[in-house]
Amino acid sequence: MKVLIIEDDPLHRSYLNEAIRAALPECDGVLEAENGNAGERLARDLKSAHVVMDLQMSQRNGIEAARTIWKERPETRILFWSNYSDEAYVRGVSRIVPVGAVYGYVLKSASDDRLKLALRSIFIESQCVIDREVRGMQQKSLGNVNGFTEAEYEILVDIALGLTDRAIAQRRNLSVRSVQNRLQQLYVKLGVHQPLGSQDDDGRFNLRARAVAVAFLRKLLNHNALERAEADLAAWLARHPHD
Amino acid sequence: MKVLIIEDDPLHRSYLNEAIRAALPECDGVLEAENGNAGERLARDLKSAHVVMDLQMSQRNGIEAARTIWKERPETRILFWSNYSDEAYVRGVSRIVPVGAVYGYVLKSASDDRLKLALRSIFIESQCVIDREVRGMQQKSLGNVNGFTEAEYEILVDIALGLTDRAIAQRRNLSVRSVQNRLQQLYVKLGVHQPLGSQDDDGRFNLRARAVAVAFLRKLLNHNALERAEADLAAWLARHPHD
DNA sequence: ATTTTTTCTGCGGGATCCCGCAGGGATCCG
DNA sequence: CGGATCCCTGCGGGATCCCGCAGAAAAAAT
Repeated sequence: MKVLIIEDDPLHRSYLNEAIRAALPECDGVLEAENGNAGERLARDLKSAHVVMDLQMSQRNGIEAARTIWKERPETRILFWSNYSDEAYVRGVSRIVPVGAVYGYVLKSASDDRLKLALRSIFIESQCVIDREVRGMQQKSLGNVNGFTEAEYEILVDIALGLTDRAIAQRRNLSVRSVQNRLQQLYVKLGVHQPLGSQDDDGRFNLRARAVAVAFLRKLLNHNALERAEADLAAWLARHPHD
Repeated sequence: MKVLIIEDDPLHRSYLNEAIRAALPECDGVLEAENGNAGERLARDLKSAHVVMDLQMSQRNGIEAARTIWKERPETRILFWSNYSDEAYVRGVSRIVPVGAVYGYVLKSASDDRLKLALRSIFIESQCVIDREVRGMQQKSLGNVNGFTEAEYEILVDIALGLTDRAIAQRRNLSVRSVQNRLQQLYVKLGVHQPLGSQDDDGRFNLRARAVAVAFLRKLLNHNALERAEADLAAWLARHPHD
């Protein structure tokens, strides 16, 4: 059994390496890659079925790497080892995990033991392990108690990218009015109130821009998610030259 | 001589600790704090004049901690040791460094030797050390070759927060039209083109929202900067109930 | 001091956004 | 089948945004 590490921080990389050797004595080889691209390549060449990776790396972020790895070999087991439990990350991961796949998500702030336990659970016992904190996010985002529908999240991303109502309508195959309906739902859920024709309330906020701001502040969005969305958008724009 | 470490990642903390002891044999004590709040308190209690800190910590971010530390004792020497060279961070730091203060900014990706050299330069030789990469950002941001004026950056932050033209005008003591002028400058510099009344060009982008998006993608803004700006905004809103 | 450059300001109009009102279609009950 | 609930859609209007035109004020250059 070989384990592939994909992590750009050398310190964390060597720490992981040690932890893996300690937790998995049956492991007979640990490989390291320092960014998503190299990681994908190694995973492909070596057909490694056990991966531990960081999200947010400079070259190619973890989610994209995981997606291509899983696309090529869905039975690969991946442990995500990340600094943050941003909803954007959690949602990004759970969006790409294949049905029935074994994976894990533990925070870097977790203890030594938790990490090692997770390693054994995933790679030996074939059991998913998701950090308590992360699971909290997951539930909040899937169940919609104070969470967001897929549709709402989608439109949030679209306005964060700077798209027009009309452009969103085209892209999502909706009428302009429907897009606006969804936007209003979003505004309500984000607690962004109307700056309408009245001086009793604020009138200080541009709802659209404000929504994006609070989404960022609440970590519904982050740089990584934006980058992915931007790439998707670019691809879509290429397919749809312009009306 | 005592050195204070403010860093939330235990791995990096202990690495720093070792590096400091190795690089500064004349140092007779290394203290550690795992977030900005604790760091400020320790700095105050111990009157420590030598600090190494991370930016982006969960409890209280590095820039705010540095600001209060420098406010209380401007001669304190601070080495910022950060993962990123985002323009938002660089600008944030250079905005708060007192005149004549000795400080440094090195990336975590730098080599062992570079870190140790920086430690000696700052704490012993009283010489500022800024990583090459970071200095690049600094010049790009201060000199305005493809860089942004203070005014432009300011208005960028304001729209990122979701403020209305009118609100920005009030806050910055300008007419609405002037705000719009600055916005147009900003759009040009960000390479955001007009979706004007024509179908020859895009018409797909809401300039205001798009500007924020590309600012994030280019790391002119980041979560940290937004949080600081939001706090400032809240304070201002409190002072100006509503017209 | 005069010219040049930059920035601020008002006016106006077209495009976009925000959203209440209302009808149509889909699904899920009883 | 009638009713309830949901989402999609068009219409319309007030508010906001984007920006060209152009004069006034301020700053910089000569």
